[in-house]
Amino acid sequence: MLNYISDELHPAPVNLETLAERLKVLAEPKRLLIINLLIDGVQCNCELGDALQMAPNLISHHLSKLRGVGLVDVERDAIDSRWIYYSINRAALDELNAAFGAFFDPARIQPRRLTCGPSVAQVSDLRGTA
Amino acid sequence: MLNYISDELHPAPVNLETLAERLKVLAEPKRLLIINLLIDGVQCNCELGDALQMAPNLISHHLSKLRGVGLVDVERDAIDSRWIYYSINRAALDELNAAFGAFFDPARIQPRRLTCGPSVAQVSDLRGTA
DNA sequence: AATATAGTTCAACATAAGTTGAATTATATA
DNA sequence: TATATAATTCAACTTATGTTGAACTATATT
Repeated sequence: MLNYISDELHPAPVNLETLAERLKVLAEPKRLLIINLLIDGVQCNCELGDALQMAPNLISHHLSKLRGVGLVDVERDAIDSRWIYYSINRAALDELNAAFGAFFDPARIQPRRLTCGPSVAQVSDLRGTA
Repeated sequence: MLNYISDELHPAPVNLETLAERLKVLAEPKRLLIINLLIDGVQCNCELGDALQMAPNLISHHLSKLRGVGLVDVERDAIDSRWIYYSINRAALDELNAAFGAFFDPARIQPRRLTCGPSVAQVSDLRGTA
């Protein structure tokens, strides 16, 4: 097994397994569509079903995935607890943006390191390096 | 089929299918590890193999996926074209950050819209709305 | 010209995940 | 108490994808 967390030579600013797990949940068109609706204030499950035109169990499945990474919260209706409202967890969204931005930050890009290959061999020859 | 691109009632700031496709490529621990090395200047394929301890065909497979979304460029060695150098496409990385930030922007979060459910019915009753 | 090397492509496999329909749970209403 | 409703859970299916080993391509070296 590879150690994704701490590559001593090239440490990552975030845990790559955790980031991959979260991105995997987000990497689904219908889940992005659900997120878009939740962000837009469409949080009643009945209206989600209307807007998405998807089977209720499928919506439930995708919402479960989103809840699994903490991005979505659930709340039952105060009058009739059969109804459920979903909402975006603001803190989780902030953290997601922070992690994504930290890892994919363009400022992190370093120039090419030449430690092997023919170019290095040639330079070594010129310098007389072993 | 659902129309992910333009939901007239709740338009998304980016194309959700395109975003999902890109996130899908990123949502893989080993590919994140490869990206991390490329960002850190480790671009010679020989050194990638050493650092990742993965089979060369598997590295090639993952790099192919990353190239597919334009995030990684390829360049052959000037002296010995058998060697290949991979690098992060800065413009693609910028665009990725822009798209991600636009869609997952916390400032987009709207308050709950109540257009259905028991709470709405109660309010309608109090107001005498049909 | 023959051999070695860097890297990719191909085919087969195993696993994971989205989709579907039926069954189940929990709450509210008649 | 029995029925209806909102939502979830379950099981089966299909598809997609990471992994592996072998075959292949292209370039460089002897």
